[in-house]
Amino acid sequence: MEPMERSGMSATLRTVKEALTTEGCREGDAIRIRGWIRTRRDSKAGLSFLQVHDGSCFDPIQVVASGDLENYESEVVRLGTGCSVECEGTLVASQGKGQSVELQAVRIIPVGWVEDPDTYPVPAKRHTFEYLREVAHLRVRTNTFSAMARVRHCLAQAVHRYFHENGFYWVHTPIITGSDCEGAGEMFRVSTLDFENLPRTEEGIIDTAQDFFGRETNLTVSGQLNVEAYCLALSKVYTFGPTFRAENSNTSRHLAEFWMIEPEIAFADLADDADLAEDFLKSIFRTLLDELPDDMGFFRDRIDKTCIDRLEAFVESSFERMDYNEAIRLLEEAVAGGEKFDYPVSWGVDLQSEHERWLTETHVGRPVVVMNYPRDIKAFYMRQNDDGRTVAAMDVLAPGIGEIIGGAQREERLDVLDARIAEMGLDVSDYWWYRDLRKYGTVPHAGFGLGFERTIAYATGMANVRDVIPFPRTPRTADF
RNA sequence: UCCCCUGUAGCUCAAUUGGUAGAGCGAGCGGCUGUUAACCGCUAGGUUGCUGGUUCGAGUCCAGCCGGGGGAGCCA
Repeated sequence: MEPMERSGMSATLRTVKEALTTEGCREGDAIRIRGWIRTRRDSKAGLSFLQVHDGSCFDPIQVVASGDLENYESEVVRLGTGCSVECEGTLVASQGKGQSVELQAVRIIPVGWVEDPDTYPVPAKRHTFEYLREVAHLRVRTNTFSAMARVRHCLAQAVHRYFHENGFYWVHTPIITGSDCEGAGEMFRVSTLDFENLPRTEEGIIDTAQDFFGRETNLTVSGQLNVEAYCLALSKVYTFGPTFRAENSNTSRHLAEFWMIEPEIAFADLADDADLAEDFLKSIFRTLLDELPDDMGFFRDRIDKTCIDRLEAFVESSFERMDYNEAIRLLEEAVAGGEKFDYPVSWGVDLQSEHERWLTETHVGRPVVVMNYPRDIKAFYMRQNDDGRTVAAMDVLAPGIGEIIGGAQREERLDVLDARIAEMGLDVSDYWWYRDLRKYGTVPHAGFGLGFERTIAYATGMANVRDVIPFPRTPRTADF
């Protein structure tokens, strides 16, 4: 990185992280750092302390500004929370408590002022997450949101690294999709038609043939169907990208725009799928614990004191496997034994959140993979089991969150798939290319979906997925 | 979409049966201090979400609308 022309500083540029770690710097080094001021504390006896952060690590660096600095009275004492600065000096052992080293500055150059500190939206005080969502462009300057950004990055890198090291290819499935192949969930229309003057057919309906793609198009609700095509040539693949649902869901676990991870493996059955899910989740959480102890320590201290213990237990545990039949039997026994649920339990119903939590938290005490669900409550593409009433679907349930992964072995037999499409009232012609995959060299294959924001929320203890994505999109909210 | 809660200073919240709108934090200024959730003093800061209604009088009661939160459903 080139030194900024205006600074005229010549000392080696370091990140705050490098300055604070022995791998990066040693005491006595002449260095230069750049960043934003979190707080300034003055000693009128003749020096000031600036806490400067640059995003490279959780801790800020303390910059000691002596009154001897030529711009001390004119500029340094006017620097406050939010100002950007470039500082040059010597790395020294700290005389105070709270940090081992600090930067004894010989030059401090203000780069960007906060013109009116009274209006700065994120002064150094406590804020509610609800308020900070209204200033999402500045909330990343807080401890919580800068830590969140690093955790998010770390987990994203861990996802890619896990798959890459295990022979998976990252497949960029389309964001814009034809409407009729995806089925699940309300979708966002993609169109360049003039809303003020919509073209209509002779029958009076909107003429989508005149739209940009010559047909109705939407934003994707899942890359699964597309990634299956690549799976049946590359063997091990995954998607990791934005996903869109136009559902009017107003909860702490839903976003209109979120990121989803969907691996797909060929020559694999449901048991292979469950094994992959277990290995994958443990791997990315292990990486997070290893690589970001400071940020995770913050989440433990200020957000959720159990988050690290929970992840440690998660990565050390072995997942229980259990058939849906068995899960229902256990739940019915629990009810007979006096356990109270809001929703009744019987074979054929989908498990409610309270049922999932009981299984994984109370009964097993570890993550649980529930497998082979009734066919009537699952999607058309899931593989029919020989019993004629279940499909090879699975959910991974984890203590503290419930369902974290949903997956299935896919129906690879064309005749069975066609029968299912017909049974569910879907138009078989919409699935022509998906059916081709079964006509030409079909193989058993399986995959699962993982919501990235829910994963981050689980890892950090953050209660709302709106606070683990930089600029959340929810019903009636698309600011920034 | 349904149920519940909620909207007062930049932020977090008070304000008795309807009777002159307050505090803490933050900000500015001053004091003090190798400080670090600093501390002490002073100052500024309000059409109580919007519209209408009841009343001598509404932050308070009523209706509608808008925004926020929690839960449910849907799901990831």
